[in-house]
Amino acid sequence: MAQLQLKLNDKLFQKDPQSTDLGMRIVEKSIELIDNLGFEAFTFKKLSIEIESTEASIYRYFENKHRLLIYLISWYWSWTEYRITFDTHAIDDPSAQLAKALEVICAKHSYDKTFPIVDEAALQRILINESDKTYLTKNIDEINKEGVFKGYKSLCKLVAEMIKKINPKFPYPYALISTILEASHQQVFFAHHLPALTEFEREDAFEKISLFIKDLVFTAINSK
Amino acid sequence: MAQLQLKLNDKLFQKDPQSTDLGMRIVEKSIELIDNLGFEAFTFKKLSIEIESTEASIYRYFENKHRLLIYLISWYWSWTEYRITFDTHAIDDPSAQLAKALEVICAKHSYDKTFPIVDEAALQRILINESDKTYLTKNIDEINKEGVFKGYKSLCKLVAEMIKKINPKFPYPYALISTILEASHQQVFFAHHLPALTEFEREDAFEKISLFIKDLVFTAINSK
DNA sequence: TCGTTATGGTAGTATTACTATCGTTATTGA
DNA sequence: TCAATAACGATAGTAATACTACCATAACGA
Repeated sequence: MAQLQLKLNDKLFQKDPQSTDLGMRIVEKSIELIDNLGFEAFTFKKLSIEIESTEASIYRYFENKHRLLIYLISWYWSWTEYRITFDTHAIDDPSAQLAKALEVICAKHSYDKTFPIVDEAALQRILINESDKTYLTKNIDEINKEGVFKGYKSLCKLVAEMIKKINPKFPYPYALISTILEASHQQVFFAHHLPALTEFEREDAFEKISLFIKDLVFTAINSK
Repeated sequence: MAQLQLKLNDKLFQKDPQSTDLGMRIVEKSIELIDNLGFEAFTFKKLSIEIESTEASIYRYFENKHRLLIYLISWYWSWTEYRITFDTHAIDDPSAQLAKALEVICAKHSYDKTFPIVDEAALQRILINESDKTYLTKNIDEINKEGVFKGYKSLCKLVAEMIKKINPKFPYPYALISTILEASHQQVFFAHHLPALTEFEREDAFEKISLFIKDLVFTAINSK
């Protein structure tokens, strides 16, 4: 069976964690730990104990824990883009293509052995709880210049271009897609923790949110 | 001239900062400091120097800096709800009422001496950069039980009920409003820091986002 | 065999987020 | 007027965090 690897931007790490055994343990266990502890309580010290190594060794891969979070979220978005490309390439109708893309974005994931070191279900929980912390930071402009958000931008572009194909006159394809990319996980969070802010319920949140978002996108782009 | 005060939930503080001189200095200067430093670099130590007091004294008002942030953001949402109520009470047509509410939510603010200790422009920047950190925290369920998010929920309800009046058949008024409440500041952030994710530009972001959001909401609720 | 890469081990530092205790001053109400 | 109490300041101390620095060693390929 072919081994797949998502190629990520060099700037996301000091040394590519996909290149060594220790690097892969760092990625694997950091997903588990951040999922369990939350990003704030997660530390390189705790991770070093988990992987039976040292803080110093982890710093050889990631400048700090914030960069590690960016790495994980970037991986998630790249993976999403890969699945959209894969799942839509045989579809000819642009509207059906967009519908499929939105479904991929909103779908609930489970562990998939295609990428053995990544527990996709845990990573999706991290996305829901922590992803906004990647960019809500004082040094955003500095790190953005390094290109660490390329994965997110690229995904946004892919879907926005689908909209342009369906209706070139719609004036805000990028704003609409970035809005719904955020909403797709925010609404899951609200369903779990702030139910007064949403109609969706824990049990069927993912499927219902998918309907809500497809509805929102298609009525918006077909109204102009 | 009448002195106005927004009454906020007791659980937001240890001692009401609006009840003493020191409390008001804490609020006033914390807005300035968080705006300048960002929430991560902001500390009670730095604030205590700014207000010429001590860390211990600040802890008598707020359990920790996260609670202080929640207090400030709650103030913002309560203030928004107050302005919506004020600006829409003379409007009869439900659609015009909703349009006005959305405009209030999306408007850019400047310092308004109605509330002398609050610099609304600075507070809006804090909203844009830091507000999601109020709820993206591991102890969300615990603090939510205390009712610290009542202000946000109340605002969401106010606007969602307007939608119900216009179209009782629309199935997701709360989800739609929580989505656009988030989008209204997220898109400003993107315009400033991640322009690849949006069509809006720094200069006219607020007005254009207002149009985008009104458009999105009205086409959505009129489509069912 | 030599040099490089990968890792481990240890130590140390400034800062943070508190907690605790005590003393002083101002206010209040009996 | 006296006594209690609230409000605040001052100081000290602690465990944890987010690093940085430096040296040792094992493996491996040319």
